[in-house]
Amino acid sequence: MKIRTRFAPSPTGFMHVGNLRTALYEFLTAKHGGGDFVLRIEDTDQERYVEGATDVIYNTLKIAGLTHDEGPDIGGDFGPYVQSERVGLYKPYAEQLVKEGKAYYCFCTKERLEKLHEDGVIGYDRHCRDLSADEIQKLLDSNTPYVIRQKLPLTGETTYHDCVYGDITISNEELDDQVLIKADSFPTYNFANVIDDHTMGITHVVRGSEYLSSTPKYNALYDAFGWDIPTYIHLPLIMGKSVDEDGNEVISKLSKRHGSTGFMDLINEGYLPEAIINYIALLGWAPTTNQEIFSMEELIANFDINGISKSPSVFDYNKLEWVNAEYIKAMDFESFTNYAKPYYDQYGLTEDKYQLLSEILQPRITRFTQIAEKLTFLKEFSDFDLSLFEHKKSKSNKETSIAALTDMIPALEALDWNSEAISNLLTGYATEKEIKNSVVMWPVRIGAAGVAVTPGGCAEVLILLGKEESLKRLKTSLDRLTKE
RNA sequence: GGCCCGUUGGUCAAACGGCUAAGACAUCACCCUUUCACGGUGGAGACACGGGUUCGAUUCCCGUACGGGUCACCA
Repeated sequence: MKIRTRFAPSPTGFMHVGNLRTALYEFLTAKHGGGDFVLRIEDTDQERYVEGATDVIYNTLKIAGLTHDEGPDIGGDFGPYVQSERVGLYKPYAEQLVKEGKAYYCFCTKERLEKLHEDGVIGYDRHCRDLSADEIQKLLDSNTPYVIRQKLPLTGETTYHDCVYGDITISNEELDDQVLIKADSFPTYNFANVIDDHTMGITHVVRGSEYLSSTPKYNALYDAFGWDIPTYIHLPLIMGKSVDEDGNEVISKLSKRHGSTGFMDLINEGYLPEAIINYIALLGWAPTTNQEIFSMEELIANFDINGISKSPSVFDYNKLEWVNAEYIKAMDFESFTNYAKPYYDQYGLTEDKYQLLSEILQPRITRFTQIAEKLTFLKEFSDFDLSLFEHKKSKSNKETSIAALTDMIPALEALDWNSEAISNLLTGYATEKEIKNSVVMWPVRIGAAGVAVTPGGCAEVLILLGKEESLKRLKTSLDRLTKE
């Protein structure tokens, strides 16, 4: 049988990485087996409706590379794929169960249920479970509002199988007579979910482990209708690390207080979609080899339910950062430059410098957004601390710097401005004076950049600044050094 | 609180009764080097605890502790 999985988000306008990972595993489960991945929008809660929220879902899936085979936007044989367009579909199923004696009308008011809870009753007391036909008819005739509840077994126990967690058994006494149809005649989420999954032919239900304890209720519905129970794949949760008021580190379910946990947030911070997907694929799943970098094709080929872990995992920005850097380093010149171009433009850098820029930046950044900070020295040149000229490892101090700058400025001035010429001049000078290269490289780089850390070495810095600006800065620096 | 699930280094994790318990990120040291990166080499660092079962337990069973989830006319 062809595998069919589904991603069924509520349109909240925000795609959490936890949801995205669920979608990814659903996608991979289907694709690994050559199956279909279905998108269904669960928007039965009108109160929570957010404008444009479904577009966020489409965009996220598109950027993430999780292309669905059926969905509201592209159609399919099992539509409609938006729950609000299916509302009329659910109640007949519930009525059918009532007729068969597997469900019943419940006329209890919310007030009565609240009172029950106040009195310490857990769940529903099944007050309406055994009303007589007369009583029911009377209440119906008087238009008393009602919900439809399913009759669940009072004794015994239920066992089901999950591909990740194994066999799970629970006592039937734990099961409440669940509401199927609400007083407003809308289906409850659980009910709609089962009806939709079945009528859409979903074979593998992949979802977060928070559904582990309600799964027996879902199964009770499949059983009541005589439908096949789908294969269950429950996923461990993703956790975040944060610090509480007392300064203690706490680990809890990933949420906004852990920083950027929305897919789009991460994109805006400069993480590549492929890197995010790659990273979260490895959060809760491990391949059989030590491979860490996976393309989507490789994920599809290697994904295996057996590799899914049971225990929750902590979202680690460090590792995401590393994965992102791996993707950046693997880019060819063209694509790297494409991503970097907006930042180059920001600094007024012309195309003739792209080659050099990309070369020196590519191994140095872990996110594209870092380019700006790496290049600030091009725009800013202030009265930096002259102690920067002192550097033991480069055997440099203010005296050696004055000497080097004094000799090098006029020599540079006479130079044809290219990387090779600059390097030759500086190393040649070092050889001639029998000093280490760094004794001349260090002061020239510092004198021109005005900061200790620069992307690239002395020659690169000078090229990026250009001849005029470089010499201007070097003279200023020498001036300040000698005056001191 | 009841029920369910989980527990290998700081983090992600491999191992599905038999080893000196992989690997990756982070961290530290050294090398490379024209600063910083990149790259290379190496170091430190883990089976929550207590009972069983077994010739032998990280692995199986039972408790304890800790963590998480769930108990709606919400999704």
